[in-house]
Amino acid sequence: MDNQQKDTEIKILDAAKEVFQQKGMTGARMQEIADKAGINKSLLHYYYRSKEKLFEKVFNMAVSIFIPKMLEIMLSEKPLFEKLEFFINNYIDLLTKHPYIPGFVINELNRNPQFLLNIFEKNVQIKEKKLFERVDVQIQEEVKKGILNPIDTRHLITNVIALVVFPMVARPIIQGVMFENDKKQYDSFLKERKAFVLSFVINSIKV
Amino acid sequence: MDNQQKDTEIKILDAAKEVFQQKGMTGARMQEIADKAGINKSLLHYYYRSKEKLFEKVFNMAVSIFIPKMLEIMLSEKPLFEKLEFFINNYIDLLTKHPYIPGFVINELNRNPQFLLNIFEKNVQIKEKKLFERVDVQIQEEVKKGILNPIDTRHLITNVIALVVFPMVARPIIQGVMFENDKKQYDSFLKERKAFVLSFVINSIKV
DNA sequence: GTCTATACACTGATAGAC
DNA sequence: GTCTATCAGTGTATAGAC
Repeated sequence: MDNQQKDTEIKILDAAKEVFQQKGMTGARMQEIADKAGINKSLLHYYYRSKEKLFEKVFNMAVSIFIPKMLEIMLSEKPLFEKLEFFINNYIDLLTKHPYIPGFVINELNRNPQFLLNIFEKNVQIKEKKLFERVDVQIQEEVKKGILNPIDTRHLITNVIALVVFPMVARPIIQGVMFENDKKQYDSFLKERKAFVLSFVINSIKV
Repeated sequence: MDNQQKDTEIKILDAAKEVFQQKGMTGARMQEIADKAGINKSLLHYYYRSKEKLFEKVFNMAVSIFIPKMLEIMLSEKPLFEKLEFFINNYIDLLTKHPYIPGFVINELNRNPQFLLNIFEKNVQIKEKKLFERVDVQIQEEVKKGILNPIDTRHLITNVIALVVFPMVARPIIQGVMFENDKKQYDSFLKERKAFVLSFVINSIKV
């Protein structure tokens, strides 16, 4: 693979990422991706045989941005409160850097619920089959030690992810209704959330 | 407008709702909507001049399902904790009855951020211009009275909505990863959340 | 109000020259 | 590896008969 080829491939993926994330699989047009990449439509089919294959590649790249960090945090040996702080800080940063991805993923989730699950299971479950169980054990131990109030692990995990991800997904409406559509204000709102969400969660579960 | 006409219109809207909510504006096909309604493609254009207009109608109907209840709750004179309980219970019920709508709305939000805002402002802001301010005043009063810890109203509202809505939007992945894709288990998980989310929020903000 | 037939544009994809 | 030309299929939308 020479440099020329690599350049073209990168240009294609960059363009495809942009168009797919903004318009979804069905809304995206191969012509627009080609234009944005500065190449011909046919070349897209030369590198990726079909729109579907190109989309899968982009979708995989998007999802895999978020998985390694999650694994690292969940599998670490820190106490729960530190894990929470790490997770919340890192994911709000990550989401700020890639704001389109959650909407992109949820969009696709509607169209094809099984697709993401396959990716997820390939990347996560195989590497660490008992990911959920490990977190559950840790939490229930900390409950026994009297650090935490009794709590259902599934609800807790759901809550933390919801608090972190939802404000990105629903940004247009929250920003519009509560911040008079002021982008800067909403950006600092998101920054504040690092501390706010952490204390919100900890307040709720600590003894 | 005779009964025949009304029947057809309802059949069209039902079919359109189903297809648009599942496939989004760009993924939906007029042919599929016509088939599902048991009519001809041309008749769709007779009732609604274009796909875009039909979509707007369906989208408006979807959003307006959630607005009256929200207004009723937020404008009532109950103390905050009761408002929270009402909101959480009613919205989890409403979302269970209309599970596709949040994903549908968020999907469209990505495609056209301004569209939902216009609907929202027409329905909400005009009826009650200072909706947010009223809730804010109530919360800050209860803080002064010593019922609540000091808290930012915007973060609190965002959190409550996130905790209620996100598990519906991300259902396929949460159900897949944490519930082995068991639909029934996830349904009871959602029911549990009424009590869980309420105490999670109140624990976090009460003095 | 409902149908058939059809216009017209555009889409993803391929063939073939260089 | 990259382009031009082109295809077959499908999309929305309209015209016109009944």
